[in-house]
Amino acid sequence: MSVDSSPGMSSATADDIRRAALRLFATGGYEATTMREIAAAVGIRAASLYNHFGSKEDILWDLTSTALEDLNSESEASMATLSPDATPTEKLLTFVRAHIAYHAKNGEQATLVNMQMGGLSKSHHRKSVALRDRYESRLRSIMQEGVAAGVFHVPDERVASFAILQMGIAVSGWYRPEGNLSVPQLCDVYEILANRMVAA
Amino acid sequence: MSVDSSPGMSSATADDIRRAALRLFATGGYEATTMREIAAAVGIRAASLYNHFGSKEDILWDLTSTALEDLNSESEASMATLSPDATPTEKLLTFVRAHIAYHAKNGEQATLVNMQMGGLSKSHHRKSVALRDRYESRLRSIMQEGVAAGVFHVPDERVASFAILQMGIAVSGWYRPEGNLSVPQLCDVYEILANRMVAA
DNA sequence: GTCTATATATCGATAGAC
DNA sequence: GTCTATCGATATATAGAC
Repeated sequence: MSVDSSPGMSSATADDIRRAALRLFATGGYEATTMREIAAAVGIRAASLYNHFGSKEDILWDLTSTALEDLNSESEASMATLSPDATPTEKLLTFVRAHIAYHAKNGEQATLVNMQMGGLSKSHHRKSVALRDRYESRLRSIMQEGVAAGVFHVPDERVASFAILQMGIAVSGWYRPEGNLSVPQLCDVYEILANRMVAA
Repeated sequence: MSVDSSPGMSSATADDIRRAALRLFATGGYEATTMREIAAAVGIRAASLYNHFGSKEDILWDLTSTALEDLNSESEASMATLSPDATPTEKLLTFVRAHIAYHAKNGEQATLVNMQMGGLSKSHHRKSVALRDRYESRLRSIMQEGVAAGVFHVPDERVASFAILQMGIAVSGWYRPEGNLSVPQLCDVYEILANRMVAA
């Protein structure tokens, strides 16, 4: 079978399909996007898409799993640069920088994950939720550690974590690289906001 | 014509349809929801829906416009309780309380507005964006006033406004009244977070 | 690996009886 | 105002020639 729907390996056309589908899914929604539209954006016919992906849902799953794995691996790579005795504040700000940078640089992927996961099969949906939970729990742990150490003072750990996560996720909806804020500058802004939120 | 799609007046069945459609649109998405599903949830056949609404998009528009008008009117009503010489901080915290309360109490409506506006016709979409912009600009004005008065110190007015808005919108995605936080308690939490975000 | 042609299903919406 | 029956369009997906 030549349906290389497994994330990781990719022919040239499969990547073209990924790019086109990602844009269409993120802007118009998964259900509202047709295989004919994806094919037209790539310059082939709808039937030819099935040489590269087994189904429309396979494309969505490919894009979603890749996005979530990228998010997790970039976050973990950032955290790995910290020394073992880093303070909760250092951990929080490092997490936030990676969080903001990802959502600024990968707006379409983030939009897909945040709005189109409902199109996944039940099995793929479960796996996606697990990947997302793994990501979010990392911030929760940092928050709990900071509160336990007495350096964070938040009215509610869970709510504060959600608030920090979500204000970053929203970046994917409006940030444009052509604007007057570079990604590092944007990270600086959110570092300040997050730091204030946990410090009395 | 008996298609009472105009928000405001309503027969018993039309409200049943609104409730069912809101739930289905918010949980499964507008495009993925069929007229037959809505009808089944109400206990009638799909064809009978057209005695109450002219089209599927009419239902979405009814729900969306009502949600956005409720959001605006509740926000404006809250702001109207302030004295004319209220400080920027008082204005901000009042806005945030109404913002959080709405998104905690109207999770499905907020989810609809935030994720399903793409299903609207171009004309209805424009009107919805205008209503949403009117709401968001109110916070922007408060933010600018506080910065101009020297009581708010934010690295970026626009980013800070988005961050406050979005951390509140996210409440609609996870808050459940059965949980261990009442709406007033939740508002207290976000009041603190918002206040910290603007104060150095 | 792309194409044309088509199978099969389901969609939103309408017609007309009751 | 609900129903059954159905239209016309379009969706995903497949078959098979090239």
